[in-house]
Amino acid sequence: MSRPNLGKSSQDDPPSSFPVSSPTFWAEAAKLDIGDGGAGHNGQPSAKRRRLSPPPLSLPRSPLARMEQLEELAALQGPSGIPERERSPGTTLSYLPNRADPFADLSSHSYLAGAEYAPNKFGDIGDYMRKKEIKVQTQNRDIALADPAAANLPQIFKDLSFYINGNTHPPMEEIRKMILQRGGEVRPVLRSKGMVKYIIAPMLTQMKFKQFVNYKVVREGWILESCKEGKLLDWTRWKLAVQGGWEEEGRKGLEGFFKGEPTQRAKREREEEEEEEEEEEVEERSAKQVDMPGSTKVTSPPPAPVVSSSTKLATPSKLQPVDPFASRQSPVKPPTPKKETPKRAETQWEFYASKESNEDAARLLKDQEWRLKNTAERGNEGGFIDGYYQNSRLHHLSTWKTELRVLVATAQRQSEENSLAAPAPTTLSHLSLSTSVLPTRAAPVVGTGQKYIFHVDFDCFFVSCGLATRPHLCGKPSVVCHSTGGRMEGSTSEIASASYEARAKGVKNGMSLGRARTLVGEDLLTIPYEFETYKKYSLAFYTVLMGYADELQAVSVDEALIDATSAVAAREAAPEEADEDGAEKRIPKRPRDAAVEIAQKIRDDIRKETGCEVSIGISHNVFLSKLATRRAKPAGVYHLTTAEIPTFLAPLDVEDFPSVGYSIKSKIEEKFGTTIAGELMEHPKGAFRGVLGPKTGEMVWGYLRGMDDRKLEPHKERKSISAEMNYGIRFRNDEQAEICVRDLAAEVAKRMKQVNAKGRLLTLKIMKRHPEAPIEPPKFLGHGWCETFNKSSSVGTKGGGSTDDPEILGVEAVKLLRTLGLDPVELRGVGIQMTKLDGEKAEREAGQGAEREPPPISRSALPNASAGPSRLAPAASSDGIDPDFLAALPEDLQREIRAEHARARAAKKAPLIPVKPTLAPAKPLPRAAPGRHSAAHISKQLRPKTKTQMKAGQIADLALYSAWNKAKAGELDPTSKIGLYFVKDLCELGIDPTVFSELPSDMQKEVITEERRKQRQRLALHRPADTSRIRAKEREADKSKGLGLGFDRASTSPRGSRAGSLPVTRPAVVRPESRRPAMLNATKLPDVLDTITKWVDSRGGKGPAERDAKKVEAYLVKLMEPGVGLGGVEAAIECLKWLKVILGERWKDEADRKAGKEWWDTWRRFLGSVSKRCEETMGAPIRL
DNA sequence: ATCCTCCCCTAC
DNA sequence: TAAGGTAGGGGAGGAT
Ligand SMILES: Nc1ccn([C@H]2C[C@H](O)[C@@H](COP(=O)(O)OP(=O)(O)OP(=O)(O)O)O2)c(=O)n1
Ligand SMILES: [Mg+2]
Repeated sequence: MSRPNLGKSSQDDPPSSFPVSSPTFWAEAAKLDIGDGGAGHNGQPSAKRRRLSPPPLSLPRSPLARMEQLEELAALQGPSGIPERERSPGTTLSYLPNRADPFADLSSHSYLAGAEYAPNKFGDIGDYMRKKEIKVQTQNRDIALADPAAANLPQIFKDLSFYINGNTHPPMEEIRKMILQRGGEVRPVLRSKGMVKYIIAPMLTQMKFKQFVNYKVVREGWILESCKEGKLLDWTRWKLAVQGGWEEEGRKGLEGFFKGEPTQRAKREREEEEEEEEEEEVEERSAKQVDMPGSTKVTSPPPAPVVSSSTKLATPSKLQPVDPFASRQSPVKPPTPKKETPKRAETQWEFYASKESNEDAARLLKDQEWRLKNTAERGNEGGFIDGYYQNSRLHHLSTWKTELRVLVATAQRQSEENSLAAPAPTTLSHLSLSTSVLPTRAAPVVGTGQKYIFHVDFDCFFVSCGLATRPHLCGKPSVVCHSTGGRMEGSTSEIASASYEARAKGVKNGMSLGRARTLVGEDLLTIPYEFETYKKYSLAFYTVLMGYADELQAVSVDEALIDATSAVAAREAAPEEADEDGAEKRIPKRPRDAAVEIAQKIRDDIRKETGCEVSIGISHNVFLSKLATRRAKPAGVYHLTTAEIPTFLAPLDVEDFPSVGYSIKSKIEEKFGTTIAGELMEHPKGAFRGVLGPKTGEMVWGYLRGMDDRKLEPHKERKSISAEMNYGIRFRNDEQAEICVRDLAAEVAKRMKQVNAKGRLLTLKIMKRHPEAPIEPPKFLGHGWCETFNKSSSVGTKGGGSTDDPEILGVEAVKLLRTLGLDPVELRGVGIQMTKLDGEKAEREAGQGAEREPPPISRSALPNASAGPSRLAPAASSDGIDPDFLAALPEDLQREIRAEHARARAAKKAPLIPVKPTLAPAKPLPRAAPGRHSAAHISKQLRPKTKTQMKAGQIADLALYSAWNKAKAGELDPTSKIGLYFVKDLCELGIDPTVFSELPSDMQKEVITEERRKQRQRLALHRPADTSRIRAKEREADKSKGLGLGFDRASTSPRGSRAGSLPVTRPAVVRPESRRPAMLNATKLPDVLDTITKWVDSRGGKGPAERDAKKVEAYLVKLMEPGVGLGGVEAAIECLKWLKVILGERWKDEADRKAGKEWWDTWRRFLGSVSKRCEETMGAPIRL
């Protein structure tokens, strides 16, 4: 109600006064889009939950598919199938050791990675018994089990009963499958009373030994080899011997396990019943041999296992002083070493035979040269660490997420500031509203009270980005990964993203390329990573979303949640555009769904900006929206309404729920006997809390009912900063390990400095090869099956202060490493995490002021605090960075950039671009008056830099983009060359060298040509050539194009469009109840320009109404306020330029008429006011 | 109860 | 050959 108003503008809103930027503009704009550009695609906005296309493939995860697979399996298994009671009928086939089974698992901290690490990408596996881990591959379980090819397998295990225990390799699930497929039976629980069966286990501890004494305990190798040979081999060759109490290795070995067991058991009488039931059932089976001597002393046929009964962390580095990289035999090596030819059902052999060390890797590792280049043995000396992170997709995903959260927070804050502290921008949009509403982010719903949460997610993001420049690959199965997999037979390169065509054949994100090849064949195409592209598209994506969001939460680089309640409400309030495309036979359509219409509009916008498809799930809370997205994919929208929630959820498996993974699913299954949502409804909340803990229990219970009260979370301060490397870690001695740890500490220190944080607690995380794991894991240079060790210690300055000193961190980390006393040869991963951060206020801001109000404060804290022009001189900042430019950036980035420069200076590198005054601006515009930093100059720094950026839409122009892309160029030596071009020249053309360097050479050439052309164009007094065309363009792009900051009009309109000569003539009726999304302020410029256009057009042949002119003038002047930041100046200039264009078009020869003169007078008045204000606040007049 | 420490788990 | 990172929620169990 009490929205701060601009100046004296009136509250009332006479019809004559142009309703500047009312929410209905959205509707208007939308109408245009649909009728105009939107005609291209078969956009049929209404009809909620209508997908544009039916699911092209049955997703393995869909309940339906699962059911079918189950049925197949049941048929396949025949009589020897799993006993009925083991799971309630129709549920998943998960085979997990029963929690009630005291011997279920013993592994302490083992970190198991499946064979090629693919079988279970180490994330699918989880802890089963409390802190223990039983890693089981479940990802492809259903599919694999349902494999019809298995029908022909020899039934070598017929009538035999097995129990699988511990962390087997391959995973329990794989072994189980092999047994089941060959007629055997696998028991989920070990019966204490005399059932005869074999126990398959990788190792035997003292404790286990006692319990297993009456069974035949055999290594996995027996099963593997028997399967391979197609006959039952003599089990004694794989008889398992006792290994000492390795359980002591972990922090909490068996103790915790055994201690907790009875309790758990007591809790669940029901389970006990089940067990007994099962016992009976099992009894009848083979009742024969029950020998299995007590003293199993490894009879081992194959190479006697080297099984070092490593009670502790033995330090056998001395044990093999010779060639640590010689491929040692695995403890139990199947006699048949060769083989790996994957075929059909046996495809799994590819990773079944994983007890063997990866000979390829082992061979390569013997080569000193090769090791230097491909492992971390020299730390970062050879650039390994840097190169690693540069190429790590997961590293990038993580980094981007953090960065995006900061950016979103900044945008939110600016939006609020604009709305409150600096009322101008919002005034423009709200003044005309008689009942203006404070843009509180709480977004009080006006209309129905219904909240609309949109979950927006790119379809196969990396692939989609890659296809942008490879249209010829569209429609084909393709994946993004490092390897081209050209000749390599079984590449272990991981697939980051698979196209939907590839998914149709079973390929999944995270799968190895080799495996994908077996699924798809030669047709599978690989696309290289393009990290810059992803970032760019992501920014375009976020920028579009901001235009619709009351709230925005960054989920990942390709995914976000928005509260679009206001946008939907506005749409509902302006339904008339339904008649746009008359051709549409939308007569019988259901009542239109404004949410879906908005979603389609968002999809259109994003498609325009990026050429990529996104899918959108809509519902009233986060949980449901995410689920809806799954239904929406690919390339669709799904609105999950309240009425259909029960139906929608009932058939789902809890594992389908976001934030419910393997571990939670397992606990639920164990407790309730099912994981199907519908079947779990009957259980009380308390039961869930009991099994899962209070929070998690409550959460799951709520999810089952579609309840989720989480809010879109704002960015919070970081609580930890870490870096780890669990790839390519192969040391030969302590020194190498220590160097690596030290360098990793430096990496962490660097990351801390980047955000100006310091920490007090350092935690070292080490992964060490599990004693039972092969020396070289199947995954090339991967970490394989490991145990992990954490150790932390306080660091910091004497007084207990926090630190970010690489030396201190390095020394401390190395100290911790030594404390652990691990064999360096066995290390497979290292990580360093800093917590107890202070960073924020304290010392951190010492030299640059507090964080609250970045722009003004940082400015005043700079050397030239006075408001004079000198402050804006290029070299004014000690950093060589224009203070205003800096000030306009998010504070974190300000810090980051400063830190970057400080670091670089310290390193005494070649002059950094930003440091060198002549090169300081990314775009040293020739026409910028030398010696004085005009606003125009500032603008230049924010100009688009490359053609490819333009491709992603003008979004690239946003200050935020520059910010995100930050000082990268600053690290380049201006005299260095990229391809055929000097970095310096690139900068003069406004091309970001970093981006440029990643382009293929032919595209580089193209970019250069284009930019040179544009530069010439700029030099030649720029004047809009074809304004009408441009205007049409602008309108077409509308808010989607959250930019418009570019000077170069021509470049603003990437593609042609019909001459949209007809501007919207009549401002839509203002509806008091509709609101404009609060966040729109962050990307308001296009709307403002649009508004201005409408303003002019709306007057018909008349001159401007003074009331409106005043509003606009005040708005423009307000934009110059320091608090608004650089974007304000930029925006004001754009507005003036735009108005000039409009007037030029409409009132060509000015004094043509009285009205024309009035308009031009008004324009000059605006210019004068703005320029004056600019001079006052920025120290220089503006130039157009 | 509530906090703290040390993990596990989840997601992309 | 390949680049299996990382932040943050929260549970378990001990200290207060
Ligand atoms: N194991 C994974 C999963 C994802 N990603 C990257 C590549 C993906 O393109 C991007 C987004 O992940 P999504 O889960 O959204 O998957 P996609 O976008 O590829 O497919 P879709 O969203 O259509 O299911 O993250 C990755 O590198 N490794
Ligand atoms: Mg996606």
